[in-house]
Amino acid sequence: MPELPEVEIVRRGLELVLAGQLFARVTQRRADLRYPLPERFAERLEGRRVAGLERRGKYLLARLSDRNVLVIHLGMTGRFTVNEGAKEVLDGTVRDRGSNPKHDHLVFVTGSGAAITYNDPRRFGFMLLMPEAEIHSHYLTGLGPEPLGDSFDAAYLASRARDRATDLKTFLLDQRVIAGLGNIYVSEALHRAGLSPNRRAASLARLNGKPAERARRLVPAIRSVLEDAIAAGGSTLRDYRQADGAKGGFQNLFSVYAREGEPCARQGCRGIVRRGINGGRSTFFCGACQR
DNA sequence: CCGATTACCTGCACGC
DNA sequence: TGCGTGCAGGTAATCG
Repeated sequence: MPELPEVEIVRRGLELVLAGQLFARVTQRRADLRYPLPERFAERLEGRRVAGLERRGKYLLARLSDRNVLVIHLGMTGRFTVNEGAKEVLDGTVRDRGSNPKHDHLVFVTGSGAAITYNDPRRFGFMLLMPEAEIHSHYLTGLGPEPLGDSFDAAYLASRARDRATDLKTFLLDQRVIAGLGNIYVSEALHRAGLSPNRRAASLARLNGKPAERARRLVPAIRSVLEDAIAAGGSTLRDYRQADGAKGGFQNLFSVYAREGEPCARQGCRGIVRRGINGGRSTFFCGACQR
């Protein structure tokens, strides 16, 4: 599911019910997601307060009152839903969130009685619990800059791309280069920038001798796509939901993603959206206006 | 180091 | 109806 915009929407939704709250009760229904859940997971959360919810790339970070951090990654199908009535959730009498209850792996009950359920059919998501100091000093250190932050700019992109032989799309999916882009938003950003997913990443570095000319186009394209997607509540293909169960709206605003065969949305372009493969994953692009 | 491929896991859409 | 195939927002291990 979830790329940066979806994770950000989830963060905002969880913040409303979790910030400042106690983990009163944590129920764990299986031992592992993608990785084994932390040892004594529930007992290390219960009684701790959530000091704040942050996002780094596609990671959610819940800072706890005991200076540990709950690190959460939603994988492809991880989903949090919030219910006000904890008892009904634990009883299993609350349903109808549009997800299969057999994949409800964790339930977090807060001090004020809200229940937050983590559901993840494919279990590509994971959760870690580690001291605050460790996440910044080594766990997340390999991640690239936040695309909506100040340190992400054309000069940075161009310098990272300079010696890369891989194609532009695969390059942008690399979380060490930029944190938070995934398959949808790379396709959309490349379309906005008018750049082909198949050109070599290194070609960002210069154009006609001018440094970073293409990178200069790409940066605002990436930023605007992410901002628009956040404003629309993220993109729902199938699994993704906001914390209140609502679908996102950005899938209705896709220019190329999942629109193979449709006319290019760019004003004045007569191209047809095509599907290609980069790094083994589907890419959607217009061969006419993306060069 | 780099780049390409495969694995991980379940659900769903599709063709037969 | 059922069965096989391929594909799906993710990362990470492995192999050249």
